[in-house]
Amino acid sequence: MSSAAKTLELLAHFSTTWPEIGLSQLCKMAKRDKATTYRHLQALEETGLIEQNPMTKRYRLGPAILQLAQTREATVPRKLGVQAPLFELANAAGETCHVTVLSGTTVYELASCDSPKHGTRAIIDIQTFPLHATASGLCTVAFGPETLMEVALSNLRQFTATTATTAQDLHAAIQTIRNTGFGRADRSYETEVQGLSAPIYDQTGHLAGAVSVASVAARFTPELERVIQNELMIAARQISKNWGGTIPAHIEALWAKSLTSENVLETAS
Amino acid sequence: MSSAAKTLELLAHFSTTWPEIGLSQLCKMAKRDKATTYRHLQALEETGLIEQNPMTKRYRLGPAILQLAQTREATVPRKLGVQAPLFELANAAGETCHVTVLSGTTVYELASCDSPKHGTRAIIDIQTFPLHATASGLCTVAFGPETLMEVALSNLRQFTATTATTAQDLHAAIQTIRNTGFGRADRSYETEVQGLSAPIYDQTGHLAGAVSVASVAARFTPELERVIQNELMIAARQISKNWGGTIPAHIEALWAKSLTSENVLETAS
DNA sequence: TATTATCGGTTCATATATTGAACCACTGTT
DNA sequence: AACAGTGGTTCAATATATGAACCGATAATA
Repeated sequence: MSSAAKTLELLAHFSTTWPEIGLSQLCKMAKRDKATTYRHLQALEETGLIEQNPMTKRYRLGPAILQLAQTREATVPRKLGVQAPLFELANAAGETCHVTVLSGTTVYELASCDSPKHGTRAIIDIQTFPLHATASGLCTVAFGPETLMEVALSNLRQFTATTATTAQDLHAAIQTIRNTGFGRADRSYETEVQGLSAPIYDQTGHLAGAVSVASVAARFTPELERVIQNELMIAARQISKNWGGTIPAHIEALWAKSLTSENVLETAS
Repeated sequence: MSSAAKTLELLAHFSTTWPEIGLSQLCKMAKRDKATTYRHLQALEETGLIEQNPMTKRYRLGPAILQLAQTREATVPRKLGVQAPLFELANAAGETCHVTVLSGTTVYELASCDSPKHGTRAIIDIQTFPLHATASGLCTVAFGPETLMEVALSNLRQFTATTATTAQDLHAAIQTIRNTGFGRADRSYETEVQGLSAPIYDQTGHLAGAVSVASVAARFTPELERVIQNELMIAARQISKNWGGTIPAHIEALWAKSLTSENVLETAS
């Protein structure tokens, strides 16, 4: 691994729950040497990506980040056009919602929105979503570039009892998603969370991300699932439109079929 | 220079005016080898700091930037509490305004605001402000940490006929600022721009940044200068308050004296 | 249609920059 | 006063970065 990559990895340790990190602490987290970590931090500081809190001597993210973010959003306006549909979705579904974007072979969280409906909420405090264990990740693998499957297979870490840990399991899960048009994760990342997800497209015509609902598993019912799927379709269409794309016909067809067959199922049961 | 630092420097080449850069182009800009640059770009891409536009094969800033920015603003809320005073300032002064922050020994732009009053506006399209040539930079050197003077002296690049290019010139400019409490740059960065600036403080009690007005030099008059200085004081006080700090008494004293003596001058002339 | 000039990406011998155990100075605690 | 934490520094050992030359593809030029 290049020293540049090691340096950049340090940035990922800063989060809203861990906003300031001291040198020694960061060494433990990153499992790296102190001298090395110190030099890496200096490189990051020179560029303004981090800065040292003059009071605590601990390190935190720096002001250069904000400029880069401004440029990024001016270049590829993603957050713009996500807020409104996401808010609608959170209210309609009554659950916590996320939008994720695919960059390379990684699924990043772009935005999230809580619903005030219930006291208990699903809180997902991660920055990159595992491809094989989350609804967003699985949805992205199912409808994104072919190579993602290999990447997903190369890291089948087990999070819960229902996490897909074999190639068979994963292929089965993906196949279901390709048949229904909705990403789905049944407590496979956190034991109390049931995820549902729909793909988002941009002007390239390729999958650009996913919009997801993380339900508290205890209150997940077939009726709620239908409501959520309906709202996910609306949100996915709107966000795709705002990103300059449209939902491909074959996905729309899957959704139409999926909802009909569930109607049948529901009626039958 | 460490390879990590070289890698990070590549990020600075992306801006709203240059949002997407190809490999060869970036090599020219950064004056570096193609193979090296390519590897550096790959390291940045692995971390999500940049991504490759699948259509053009060119590189652009990536989605990880947005998360980091969210964390940064949650950690150190700087943009929050700048917008309103900056907007007020731009309207009152009728000129383009900026807020800059000091991080380490570098002055970064945090936010800017145009006034719709005039058709011609000062447009400063840079991300880091030269310490010796801009009102923000000079103001930061004058009231920031002592070490900044050395850094400023080590890079006295000439931008215009009035740029301070000798230690003497710079010391004189800084001395004036320390006497008046206002940063000042008389066409020393761009020939048509006259800069005025006031320091901002945060909860540490040290200088945290500066707020500046970039006037079109042709319409700069002593009367306008007084108006702007007045508005700068208001903005600097408000932003300092929003950042958890206050303007130190000795700065307030300078401002009081400065405005009085200018009154005299104005009356005399 | 052949030629040339780009582009993004890759190779491999060379040589330079990275690494980490041990160390220092300082601060607050026991 | 001994100890356990910090953040920061040193230097020999060595793992890593480097860049000229190369490749295949695309696009403009003659």
